[in-house]
Amino acid sequence: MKYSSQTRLLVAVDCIIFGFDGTDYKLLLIQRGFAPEKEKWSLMGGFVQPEESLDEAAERILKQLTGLHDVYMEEMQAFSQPDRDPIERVIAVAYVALIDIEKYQTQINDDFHARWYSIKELPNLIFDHKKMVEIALTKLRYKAAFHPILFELLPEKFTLPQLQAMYEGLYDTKIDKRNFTRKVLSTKLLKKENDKDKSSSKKGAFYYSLDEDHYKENFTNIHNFIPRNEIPAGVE
Amino acid sequence: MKYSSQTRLLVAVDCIIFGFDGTDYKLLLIQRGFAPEKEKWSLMGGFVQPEESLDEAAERILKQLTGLHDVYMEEMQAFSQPDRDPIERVIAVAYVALIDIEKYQTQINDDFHARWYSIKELPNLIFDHKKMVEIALTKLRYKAAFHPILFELLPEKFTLPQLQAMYEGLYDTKIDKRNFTRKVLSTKLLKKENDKDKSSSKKGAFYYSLDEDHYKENFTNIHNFIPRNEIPAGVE
DNA sequence: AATATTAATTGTCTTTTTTACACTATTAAA
DNA sequence: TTTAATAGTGTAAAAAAGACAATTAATATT
Repeated sequence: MKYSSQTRLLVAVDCIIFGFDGTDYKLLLIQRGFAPEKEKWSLMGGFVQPEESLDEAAERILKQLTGLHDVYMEEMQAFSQPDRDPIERVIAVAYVALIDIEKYQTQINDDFHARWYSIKELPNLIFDHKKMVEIALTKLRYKAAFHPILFELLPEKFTLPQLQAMYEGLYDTKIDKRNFTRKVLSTKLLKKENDKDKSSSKKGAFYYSLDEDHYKENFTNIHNFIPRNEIPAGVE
Repeated sequence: MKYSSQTRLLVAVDCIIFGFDGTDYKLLLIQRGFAPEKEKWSLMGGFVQPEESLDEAAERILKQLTGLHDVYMEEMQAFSQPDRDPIERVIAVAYVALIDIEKYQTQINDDFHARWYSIKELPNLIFDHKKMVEIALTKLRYKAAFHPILFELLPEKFTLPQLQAMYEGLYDTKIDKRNFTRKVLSTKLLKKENDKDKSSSKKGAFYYSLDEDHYKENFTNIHNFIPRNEIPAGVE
């Protein structure tokens, strides 16, 4: 017994993979090796297979490109304009992933001609991928204002100046150091380490790391990482 | 030229339609007239047609059931476990709609044996529809804490006590009248009308209505409708 | 050895926002 | 006119957020 009278459609997953290099937000793009739009830049995507869920498809695709699993990733939105792919109708479900750029394993992705692009200097992207990225950034700004997700972009140990630069980069604003530090430490999400990062100053900045237990318990709580007047309008 | 080697899948849209009757939150459900699960209760759904987007499919389906269009509705999440429908694999994209229960046009839906159920007394639902509703409620609680979406559940003119009851119902809590009134009026989203609703008290409560211009402009802004300690954890 | 340089670290006061809390006003019904 | 039932309103205390700049630590330079 089947729903025999109904039309079946191609369903794909596209991964919007963000990284942060200490200064800029980056997007991991691939150069398509196949038509249509061969050699144009694109998000990494793939068709959903008969026996896998969308989440599984997204994980498979992220693994293919980056070698990484257990990465922060969530469903963002479906893109379903019938003509969005000129070859044939494909419904794409966009996923957003945040990864520590240093964990990215370049050897695995060589097949895909992948490259990190600064989000300020994106190349032209195929289909509606530009729109996907814009929406992803808007949603990221919104969510990161209240939830500690940006930590996923940093290595295990990071300094407060690095953390602040990451927030300042996303919202393109300057935040007062003292107020920022107070807010962040008041969340109790961070543990101070004993060593310092001396790569960017003579004095050196103490490393911090996530207090994993506290982090998981409080992840869904509402925090307030950026000043009120920088909080972006929501999406939709 | 087609993506000929790929498997195509059925894609459906399911509508989670919320209403509020002054006391309780309601969900509009239909009694399925066809197998599988004939006569069981279900969300209203339908397959995505070849020439329509998911948004269009959701609107079509909502219109079929309720006679309403131009309704607040947004994509929530995809449900894609391969075995979620026992007949055949179907990827469902869940949409959440908020409607003024009084606008619901009963004559149109008679085909579907539709009924409003209090969310406190839901019947068993088919497939994973129960899960969809739970997630929808969690997300609604989260979003409504910061954005003025619940107004979509009320008629054009409503009173402050009605409004407060609606918030108290969603978060299952009591809110101080004075603080609630101050917060709500400080958003500038409301216009005070000159007449009163006397149906629930002798004194009567003044009607208010949305200041449409202000509402649209400020819709995506962050507001704060409920006390801090009632703000729910986010979803995910 | 002293000094210069560079970025990290730290505290206080003011303003704004939120919360806690209880009496008066209005009108229909008895 | 009394009663009953819900609507409407203000203030003070607490908490959170914002504005603001001097000191510290370590290295590099002279």
